[in-house]
Amino acid sequence: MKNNKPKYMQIIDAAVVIIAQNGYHQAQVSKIAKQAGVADGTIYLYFKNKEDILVSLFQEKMGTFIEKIEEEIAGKPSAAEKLLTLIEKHFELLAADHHLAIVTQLELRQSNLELRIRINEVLKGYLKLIESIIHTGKETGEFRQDLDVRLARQMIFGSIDETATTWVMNDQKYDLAALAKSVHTLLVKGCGTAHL
Amino acid sequence: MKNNKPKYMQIIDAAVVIIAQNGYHQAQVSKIAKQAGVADGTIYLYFKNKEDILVSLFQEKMGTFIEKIEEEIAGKPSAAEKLLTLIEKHFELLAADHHLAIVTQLELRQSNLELRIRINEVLKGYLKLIESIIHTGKETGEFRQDLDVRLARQMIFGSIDETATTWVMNDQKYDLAALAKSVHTLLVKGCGTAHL
Amino acid sequence: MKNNKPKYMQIIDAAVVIIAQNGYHQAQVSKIAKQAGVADGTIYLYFKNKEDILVSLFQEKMGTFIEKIEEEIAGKPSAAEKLLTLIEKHFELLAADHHLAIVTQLELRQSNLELRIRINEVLKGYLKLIESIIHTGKETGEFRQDLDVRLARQMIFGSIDETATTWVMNDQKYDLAALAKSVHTLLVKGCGTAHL
Amino acid sequence: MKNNKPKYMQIIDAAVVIIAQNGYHQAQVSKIAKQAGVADGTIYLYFKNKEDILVSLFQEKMGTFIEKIEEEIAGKPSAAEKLLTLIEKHFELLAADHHLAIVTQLELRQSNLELRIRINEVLKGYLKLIESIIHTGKETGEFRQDLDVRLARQMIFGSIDETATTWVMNDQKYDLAALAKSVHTLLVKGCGTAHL
DNA sequence: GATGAATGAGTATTCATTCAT
DNA sequence: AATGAATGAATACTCATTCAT
Repeated sequence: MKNNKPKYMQIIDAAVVIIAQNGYHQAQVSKIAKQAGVADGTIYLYFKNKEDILVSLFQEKMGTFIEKIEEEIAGKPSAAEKLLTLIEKHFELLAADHHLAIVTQLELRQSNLELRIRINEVLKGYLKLIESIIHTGKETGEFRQDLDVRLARQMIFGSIDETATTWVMNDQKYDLAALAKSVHTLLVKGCGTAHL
Repeated sequence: MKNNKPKYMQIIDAAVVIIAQNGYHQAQVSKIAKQAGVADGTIYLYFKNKEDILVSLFQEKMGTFIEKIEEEIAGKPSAAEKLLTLIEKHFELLAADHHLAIVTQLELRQSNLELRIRINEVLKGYLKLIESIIHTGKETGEFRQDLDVRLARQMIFGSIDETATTWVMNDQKYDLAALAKSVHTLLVKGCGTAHL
Repeated sequence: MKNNKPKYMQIIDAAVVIIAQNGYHQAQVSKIAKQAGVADGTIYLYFKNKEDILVSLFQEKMGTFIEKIEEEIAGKPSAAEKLLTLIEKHFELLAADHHLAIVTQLELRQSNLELRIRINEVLKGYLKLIESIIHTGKETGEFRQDLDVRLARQMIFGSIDETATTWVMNDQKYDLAALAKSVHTLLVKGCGTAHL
Repeated sequence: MKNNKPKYMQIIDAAVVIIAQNGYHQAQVSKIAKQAGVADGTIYLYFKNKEDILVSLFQEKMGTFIEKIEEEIAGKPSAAEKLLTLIEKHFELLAADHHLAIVTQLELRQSNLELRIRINEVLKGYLKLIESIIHTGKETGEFRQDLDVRLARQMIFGSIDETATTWVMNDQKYDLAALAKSVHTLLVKGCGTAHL
């Protein structure tokens, strides 16, 4: 009967499920508490308020996300391979947790501006990772020397994110991970033919 | 289809101002009515409910948006030039209306899922436009024959959108339109060097 | 069916009844609204918040209270008669409204310090009235020349208030107004015999 | 009757400090426990519930209060001197403990009616003491024979209490004890001149 | 005796929408 | 057409008290 899982993660995992199932605006604290198997008041022993649950959720999940991708990337010799790995892992991790995919791609974006700014703080770690790959590519000569790093980063993140969001909005019907290679090719080569 | 009663656009324009100034969640119907110079109840003579104001807002503004871009594109001979024009116009139109930029890039995304799905319906016209350019490019040989049209469209839209959102979140400090050429080059050539 | 009584006073009167019947801490806004025959939200068209109902209640009732007493006192020639009239009216007005007596003598004193400070602001008008009678008495020679006005005021108000509170705590069992003369004699002559 | 366990008084003294510093409604059990240096649960080994802390606080402090005043009064030959001593001691004891003064004159009065009724039970001992002085005065001929004992008691207690409360609400800025003689004179002689 | 993590009941306030005028 | 007063559903958070250790 005893659940040794620390209540902190228990509540965060419950929040993911409840938000994915009910939507952001129908995810009441009492529902999350019930799903976590604790009393409403217990939530407030671990989180300052409701917003704190959501920011913590994003920090914990995104933190794990970035860590895993960093580990995988470290071993790859070229920027192209690093980028491919990043896209593959990103898609694989989303596909592996359908609830989390809904929460991060759709529901959490309904939060108010203040919360989204705090979420963006967490995202910065991921954007830095993308930028480091771009730098590597410019150093190895794989990428163009005149590449604007910020713009390239926006293209890479925007493309990955749009692809993932479209996939979630289509009810995760198709195999997201299978798209990684094509997205990678697009990002490296662009739409044009090589000789242009 | 467009409602020609003057109060209709009066209310939509008021909504843009109020949402940009107060944020999505602080944009009460009564505030919009006051800004539009009408009584609260009058709103409901022109719109079914609050959501209808927002969807109509997006339809009206995005409709104009697409029309203008379509006109400009029509005259361009190549897919590359069409794409460049689309990016340029997109950035120019956003830069020309600071309020609208805030509303479409930040505030309207906080709306609930149902509303966002209806907004996406409106967006489809724009996405079709992008896809038609991609088709053109494949036909003229400018773009790769094995290009996945949907993925290419997601890359193009995702990159443009991410670039615009980053610009708004940075308080529209720099010249967005000036980035059009670089974004275009990135989308056509990708990050890699030509010979790869 | 139409009730022409302005809702503002309707709500204040409802608050007096509900607080007297249920006690300060059991006087929920929804109960007051129901008693007043309006919707919960209507309360907030007339009052900023719950505290505002209570302060307004005290202002309205105490304002009437002070006005009535001032009118009666104005015609009295001597300080002694003015004081007697003040005590009589004070006791009569409390005895005339059992609900109000409970609310002002018992329930409103449970409010938090901030509210009580605002209530004290209203009370100041009454205390000024008492002080003006004391000044009159010193001028006419009825009262001792070395009388400390503030202390005398504290004795007069303290005695009246303590007498009223004791009466309410004894469930208003006896005739409060009948005590006015004795209280007046006590305040003018003190406990001691005249020759001391 | 007094609980001799050291933690009992430790908790009561902590309650006085916490209530004086934070106000009645911000004096949570957990704050009192922390100030007393015990765990929250330990409170409930010494007190039945929170109300019991407050009633016990009043009993302990008021008990000491009454005892000290009784001792001092016993030696005085006349009712006038007894009354003067009572007022002096009352004011001196309040002035000696600023925290206690705030708690008894302001904060404890915000408690709910039930608690205040229990506090009044404790107060009865003090009121009896005042009545015994009045009886003495009537017997010795110092006080008027037609004095209504209850009314005289209400005047005496009301005046002392109002004077003390006003002093606390003025942040204990002036010397309360210095007012004892004047208050005493007022109570014995009243406001009027001797020959009236 | 002592601890402190866990409990769960209870309520003021906002705002989209209506409808009598 | 236009008004705007009235409606009423819906929800995060606190804190006194308990009880397993």
